[in-house]
Amino acid sequence: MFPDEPTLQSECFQCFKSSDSVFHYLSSEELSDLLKIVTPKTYGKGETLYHEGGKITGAYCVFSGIIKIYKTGFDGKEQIIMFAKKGDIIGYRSVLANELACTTSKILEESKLCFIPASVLIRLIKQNAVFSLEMMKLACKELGEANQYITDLAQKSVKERLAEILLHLADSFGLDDKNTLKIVLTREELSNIVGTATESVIRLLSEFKQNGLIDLQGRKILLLDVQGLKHISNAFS
Amino acid sequence: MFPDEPTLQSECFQCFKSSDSVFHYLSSEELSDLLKIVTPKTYGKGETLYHEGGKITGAYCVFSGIIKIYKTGFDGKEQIIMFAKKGDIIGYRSVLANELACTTSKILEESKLCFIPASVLIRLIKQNAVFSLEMMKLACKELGEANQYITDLAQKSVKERLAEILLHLADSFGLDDKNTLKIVLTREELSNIVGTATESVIRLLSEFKQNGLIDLQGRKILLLDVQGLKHISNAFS
DNA sequence: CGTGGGTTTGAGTGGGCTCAAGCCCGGTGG
DNA sequence: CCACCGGGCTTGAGCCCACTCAAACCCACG
Repeated sequence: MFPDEPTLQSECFQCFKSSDSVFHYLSSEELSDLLKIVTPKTYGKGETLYHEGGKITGAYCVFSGIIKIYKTGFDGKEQIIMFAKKGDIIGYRSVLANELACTTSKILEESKLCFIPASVLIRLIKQNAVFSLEMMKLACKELGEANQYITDLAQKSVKERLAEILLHLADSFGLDDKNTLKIVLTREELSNIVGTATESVIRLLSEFKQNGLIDLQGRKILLLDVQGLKHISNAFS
Repeated sequence: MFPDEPTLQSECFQCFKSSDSVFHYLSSEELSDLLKIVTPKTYGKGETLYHEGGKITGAYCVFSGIIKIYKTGFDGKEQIIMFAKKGDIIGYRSVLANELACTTSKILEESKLCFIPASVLIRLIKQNAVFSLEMMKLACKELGEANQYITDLAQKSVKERLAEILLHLADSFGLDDKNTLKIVLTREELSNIVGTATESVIRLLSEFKQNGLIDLQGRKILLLDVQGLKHISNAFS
């Protein structure tokens, strides 16, 4: 009758139990309660989960795919705040701060997500101190990263920041066997992370290529000289 | 024998009970336990509470004064992340993320602070769900502000940011009866918030003065035209 | 008075932005 | 099958905001 239901359930279980999810700190009882509530749903590229300034009714747990989280500036330009991937939980900030969404989140690569209603998330935090501390750790780590990026934006040149972002993307999403960044972005998206104009990204990428630091194949970026990039990212011009 | 001890205790009580402190969410039992542990201490201008990269053994609750929280960039330039004042709690980020301090905190105006050991803070979070949620709210709000500032740094001009910062400082620290900013900063400190060179701040401040937006009396800044500043801060150069 | 930290002002430079044109490439319709 | 179209990418030219460097000033303090 429901041949795929068991599969879905086990998929969720996999997701929550995975060691890179905060939810693996839940008790097995809490976990099975949670499994009764949530259903994974697949979202296609370009779909929007929630809009900046909108009310937010819960958080999303990412089982697969990539989601782009960004703010829209005064002139309409996107500023990408982060990308979410497997194991991440998004939207929790607005739920816990009890504020409107401060970002928009859009699917970059087809994603499988579980929606977790705000009330459920808050109940879990209230009743499970370990889980609560882990959620707090998550928020605090994100805050530390944000502070770092504020400093970088204020003090580093565009070139330094671009090199840094490439390394950061390699860290988060990994490289394939040919050292190609697994996340694929348009030049404009790159510029919206770095906080610069699209043309500047293009010029700097080809400069990096000239200098043998990277190679470019369409949107694919190969990191050839990680040390060199590191050197550029920390330092002078 | 100890004529000032009761005073200190009641001072702490005042501090924790104050509605702008997270600690007023504690039960009276928890509160009295906490009062037994902590002692307020006065720090003079220029003293450092903790250093970026150092181990952090607890958080500080601010009873009075102003503390400057900053990161040090690659070339030694400060980037001011925030100022803490009465009711704020600082250092909790590193405690809860279980990381080394990501900022340095230095006293800007003589301050009275209570040190709260990490273990105590974590115990309170574990045992009091309401307090825990409030701490989480704090972190999440800070995160939202950080995201906003990332966007501003990436997209706004120095002039827009300076106007914004002046308004923000007025919001946080208030104005006296003559519309003078209650927080007093050097030009260099202002530049280390805005993320620019000291000379740029100086030039823009005198431009603002020319245009009747502000007045300057040494380090004192009078806000004459808040609407005008708002207009500048959101928009085009 | 001299010394030093902070402030101010000027001059010059360049990083990075804007504007504009052309290219590439995949998709769509005649 | 080709022509056309549109979105993204690339490159060039020019300009301006904001940085750097340097000199002078102010003033509190010893």
